[in-house]
Amino acid sequence: LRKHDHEIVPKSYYQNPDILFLANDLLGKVLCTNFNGELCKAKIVETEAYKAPEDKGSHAFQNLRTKRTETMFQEGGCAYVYLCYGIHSMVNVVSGPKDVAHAILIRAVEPLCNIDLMRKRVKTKKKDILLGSGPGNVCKAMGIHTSNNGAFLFEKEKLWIEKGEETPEKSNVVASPRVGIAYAKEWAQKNWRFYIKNHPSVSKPLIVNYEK
DNA sequence: CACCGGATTGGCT
DNA sequence: GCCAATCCGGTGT
Repeated sequence: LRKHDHEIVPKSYYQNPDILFLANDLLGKVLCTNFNGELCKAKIVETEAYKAPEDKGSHAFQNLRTKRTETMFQEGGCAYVYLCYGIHSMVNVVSGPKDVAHAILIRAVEPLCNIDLMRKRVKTKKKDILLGSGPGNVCKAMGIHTSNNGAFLFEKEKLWIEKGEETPEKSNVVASPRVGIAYAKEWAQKNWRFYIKNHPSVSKPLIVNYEK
């Protein structure tokens, strides 16, 4: 353990307009929750950048500003949590200045702390290392709900991010196309998904064949 | 107000 | 590999 382990990531960190840098840099940082006094921590090992307005894969494509996407237009540092397929919550890190709808999806985490609770939440017999594999499982394991939409990640309340160990695997990051956004056409080809190479908690998405 | 489909997952065939 | 689960946002009438 190193001295920065429990240090919270400050608000200023999220103001960086370079979302691709941030999506990389978030790898190795620690997602933390505290619901009902139950603390959970997990290392971020996989992210995806969603870069509105030009990115067709983003909910805020062409600056589409609605009740749902409003959170993404906030100043960097809050959480954008939305419901997918009517079943799964997904958590994003909103970044950049106000009115720039940049968001980074957390696609996988490695459980660090209170793993028993995570297992109970996910209701599975899977290995510990897989409890936070996939964006739906990230929220399930950590107890994150759409009601946490807009939470400030720079305040240690219910949902925040800590710096974690300082020797991130920067030279060990793989960039690949994002998952599940075939409708985004050429934007789906961009290598805006980042993960720690060979990390066992990284999601293994279905490869879907598509024409559209 | 009806319809379409989704930044997914896990169970069953 | 196939598919159901389950809700609601966005769009168009």
